[in-house]
Amino acid sequence: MFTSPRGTFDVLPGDQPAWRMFERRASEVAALFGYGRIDTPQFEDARVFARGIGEVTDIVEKETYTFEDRGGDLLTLRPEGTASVVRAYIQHGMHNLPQPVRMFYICPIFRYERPQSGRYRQHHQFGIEALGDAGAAVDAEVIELGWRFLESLGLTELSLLVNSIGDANCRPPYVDSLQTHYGKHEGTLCEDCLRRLTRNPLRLLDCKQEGCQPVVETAPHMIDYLCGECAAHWEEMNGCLAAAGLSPRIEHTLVRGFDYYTRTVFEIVPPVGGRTSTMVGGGRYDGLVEELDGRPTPGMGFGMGIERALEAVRALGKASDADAPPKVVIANLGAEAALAGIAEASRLRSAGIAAVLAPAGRSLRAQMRYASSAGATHALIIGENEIRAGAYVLRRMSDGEQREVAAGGAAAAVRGDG
RNA sequence: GUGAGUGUGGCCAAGAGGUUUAAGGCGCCAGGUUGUGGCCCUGGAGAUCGAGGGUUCGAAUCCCUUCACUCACCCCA
Repeated sequence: MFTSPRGTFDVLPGDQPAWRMFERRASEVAALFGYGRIDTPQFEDARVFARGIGEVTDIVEKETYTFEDRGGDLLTLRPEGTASVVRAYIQHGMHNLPQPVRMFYICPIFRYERPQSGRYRQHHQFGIEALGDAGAAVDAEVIELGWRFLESLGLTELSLLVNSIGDANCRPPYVDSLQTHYGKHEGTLCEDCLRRLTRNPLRLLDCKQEGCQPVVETAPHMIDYLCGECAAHWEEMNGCLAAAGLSPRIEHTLVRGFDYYTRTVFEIVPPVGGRTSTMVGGGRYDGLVEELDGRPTPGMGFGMGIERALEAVRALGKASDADAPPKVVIANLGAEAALAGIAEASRLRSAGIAAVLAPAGRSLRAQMRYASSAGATHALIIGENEIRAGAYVLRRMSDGEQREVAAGGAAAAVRGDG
């Protein structure tokens, strides 16, 4: 038997309401903040991600779906959202639009990893990007949008973590002192940290090995090393967050997996699971546009894992959802009635009411059972008697109340029930 | 890539070498007096017990291999 590829899943009809709710809310909140939707292709020239995310990151090195197409072009399935949006910004000359350009996206993301809970090979993200404004207010705006959106989903037991990782001026000196600090404790470090020490020093900070924790705790803090401009930006950003009514926790060990981040980085994490189940992650990326051959343009954004957010919503047990919309199941007995049923179904649908024919050839009892389990609000019964009389029986499922309706009269009667 | 656990009808799941022609529940289909649902009752369909090989008179049950899934690490949403 064929099954969905490893790490992927089907969103079945029964799951759709939650997904549609998410999309609708995300679009609404984005619109409230002035963000317009953008859709980009599922794959890009492999170099878009290699240069954007960084050649030596895990994501590019071992987690991308990269393939050569029949024309010999090297393509990569989108492993994150930002690089594609930046590519589109450059390609379409969006620097000629009023800055910043505010955009959001909802799309699948592909990463070749071993799946586990909350981690898939194809997952989906809601993300936003604000391009062309270096001001700290934009940082706070992006963070607030993410927070408000989760709030609107009922997810209030979350933590907002922020940090600054400086820029090309102040990060190198910090990395130096970090390496010096770790160098003193080389004997107690785990294998991974020994590797990170030279390869990806910032990553040392989020090692989870117990033995490394004392070293992490005594490590220098990036925000103490910020250059004048970065420090000012950091201060201003925190002021803006406070003005927005948010109370972030400064997390000195917060770094991110993409090379393109500068200054502000942030995550929104659930109360349990912590940073291994990050729901939202993002930050500022003032060098990315240039990296992709655009003119120097600052940017700020985040990506939100839809599966993780929906899982958290599900865990809340808030079934929600308003009254079911009207739905008429048409029970029909006999060939003539079946044809009349088709005509009635068409009229109902034209009137904007869902109409489904019960399986023909079954007993009325079976057809009514079907109506009930299919979630019908009404059953329209068409049998030989009704055909003769020229009037059908409309039954309200909630209380069994029945009345006669003329051909074509069902829609008005259903509407009348509210 | 590393480590651990689990694979029995669509779903949940008994069984642990021989009354198994593999329980039970959910779901599905049918019927419960002549054309009416949700509860209840009865019946029915549906499984080469993940796959391949081996041990044995005999394997869902033991051994090997393999695949898949789950969880954790790495990393990330």
